[in-house]
Amino acid sequence: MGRSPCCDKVGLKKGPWTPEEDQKLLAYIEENGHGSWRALPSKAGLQRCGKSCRLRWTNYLRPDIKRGKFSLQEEQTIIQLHALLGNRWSAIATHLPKRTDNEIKNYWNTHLKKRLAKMGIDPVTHKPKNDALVSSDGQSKSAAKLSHLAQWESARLEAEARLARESKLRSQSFQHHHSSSNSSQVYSAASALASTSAAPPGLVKKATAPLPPSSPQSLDTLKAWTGSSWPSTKSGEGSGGAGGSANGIAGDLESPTSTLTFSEPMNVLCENPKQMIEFVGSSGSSDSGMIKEEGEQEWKGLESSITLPEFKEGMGNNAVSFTSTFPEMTMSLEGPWTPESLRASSVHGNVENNDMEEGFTSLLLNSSGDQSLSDGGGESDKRSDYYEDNKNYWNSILNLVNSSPSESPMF
DNA sequence: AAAGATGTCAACCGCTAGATA
DNA sequence: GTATCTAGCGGTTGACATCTT
Repeated sequence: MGRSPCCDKVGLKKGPWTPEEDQKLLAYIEENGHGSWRALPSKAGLQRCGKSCRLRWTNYLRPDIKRGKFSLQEEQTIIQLHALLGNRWSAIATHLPKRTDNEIKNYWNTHLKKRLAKMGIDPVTHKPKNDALVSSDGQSKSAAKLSHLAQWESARLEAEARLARESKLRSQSFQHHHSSSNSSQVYSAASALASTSAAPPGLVKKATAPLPPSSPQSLDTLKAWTGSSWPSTKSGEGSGGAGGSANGIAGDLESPTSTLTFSEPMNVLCENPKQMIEFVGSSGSSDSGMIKEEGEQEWKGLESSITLPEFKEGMGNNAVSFTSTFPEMTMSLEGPWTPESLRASSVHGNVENNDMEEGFTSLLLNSSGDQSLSDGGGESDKRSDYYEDNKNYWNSILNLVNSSPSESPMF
């Protein structure tokens, strides 16, 4: 496009910010807001480019930033979300209130990534590096499917996030135009998924027209997706890369972060859609999409039913009714989503939380070194331990995602 | 105590998407 | 339809701090 970088202008300062500069920027924004970043430096009397100012503000000066050591909870969240979302730091950051994407990225690169690598776990795939060794027994396939399910959750998560944003915007414009309206509408996450699939990315920024309350078509789409040949995805695509991925599922029906790879083509695996994931939904009042996994030997006894959140919008308050059912796990949450309530539901709820807490991630977090995969027991024990842990790991991730705050700074 | 190695993290760079003229 | 502007994202760099020898 032939645009010169904004910092190319001579006379603009680079490098570390001085306290004086911070003070100027802070004072200006507190008084005037940031408005246009490009125009800000001259108005604020700073010899910096707008981009530099924006970065300084968002990563350091913003008042709602928490600095300092990451808590165990935060570490766990990062690892789990990274397993789901890859290097999409801004998306991960939306689940860690008061942490910036830059900070999370740095923490991942300097701490967590190394810890995983040290344990022989590939920080990109979150699988042991010798995973190929066990591919013949079918267990890795199970893990991969589990992974894919989680990636589906990633898509849902994004749809959910978009929906929350839309919801907020709608409620704002609603308040604008109908200052006292108590109408409420119920939207299914599945219809959100479909709407985001149909709409160009970023449309939500200016979403003014209300979506239809339900979209049976969306469920057809989902069924079509699961039933027809799955678009194959390049392996490693989920690990980020410059740009592009940030917009996730919008625009088409491609699984945004899927790195699922089998030796068989996906359309073979999908011959019987029921063996994969079946989306059952109704266009009735509940309007919930349901993910069901059947016919999995390794999942014996595991009837997983994730009831996607129903977004009940009304009175400008994002009231959400939410249920999720895992084996030995039921959780429900009614009312506005707040970090506290989510945490409470995640930790206290009706969840048999021990399994979650003792999952793979906890192994990482509690690991004092290299013992987890190298100590004691034979190879097969280690493998079965891994898959047991891995199951918990992904369950834990799903749990986390299901309790993900839609009310994050980003929205 | 000094030198080199390693770790940390703020800031920069380049790219992209969306908006606008 | 094209060019440009703007904001945001993820990868990378480099200065500084800390650790090790």
